[in-house]
Amino acid sequence: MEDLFEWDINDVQLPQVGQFDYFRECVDGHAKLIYSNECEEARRHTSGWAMRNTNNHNVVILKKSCLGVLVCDRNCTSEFGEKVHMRPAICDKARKKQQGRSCPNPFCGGKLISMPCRGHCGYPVTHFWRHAPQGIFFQSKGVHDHPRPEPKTHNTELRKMTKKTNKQRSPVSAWMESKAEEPSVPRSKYPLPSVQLKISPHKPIISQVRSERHVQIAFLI
DNA sequence: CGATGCGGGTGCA
DNA sequence: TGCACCCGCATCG
Repeated sequence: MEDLFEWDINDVQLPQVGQFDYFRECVDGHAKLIYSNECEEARRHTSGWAMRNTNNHNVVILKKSCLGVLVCDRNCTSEFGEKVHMRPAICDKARKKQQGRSCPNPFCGGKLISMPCRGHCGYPVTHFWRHAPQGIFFQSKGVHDHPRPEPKTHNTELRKMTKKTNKQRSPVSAWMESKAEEPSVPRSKYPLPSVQLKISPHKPIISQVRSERHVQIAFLI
């Protein structure tokens, strides 16, 4: 881990680095990291948070801001003890369509609402990426004040994951592993009315659920 | 369709 | 000037 905080993403000259950071998908808080130019995740500006490109009129520095997370307006809890924390679509149009849709938990009946990120002085947390000959410089500003969205589970990502580590591995096991890396979400911070769901684990719930994640749960059952 | 990047343009401090 | 953000365009999977 580089502790060279003597640089800022806006500096004219960036430092030479002896050692690169391991890629961190879910950076939170004020951080500065330097990745290798070979790091694919860094090249793609991957993030566990839903970050959208924002125009900072700067060709050199790519800036992104956090879109928050989609939660259930009834703050329901699945039988797995999980709160809804869906990943907002990056595309504006798609994101607007997501809001107001029904909660992915069967029998909940709630609606998805957006919990915006206000972690940086009341504004969304921002990420900055800058590609230099020395490496890929990353800087984040702010502390997310909302749960982390669920990881990207869409086909391309899953395919990537399954291909990368284990050709034999199924999408379901890939999902389980990605799930294992997911830290618990602070729940007490969001005092919304609680709704307990009663779901029968032995019922064929595939047809009852919407999100891909829960479809995968259904497969597990 | 949606993820990502780019960049023109606006409003505000 | 810096920052947040809206909008359309283009590329790619």
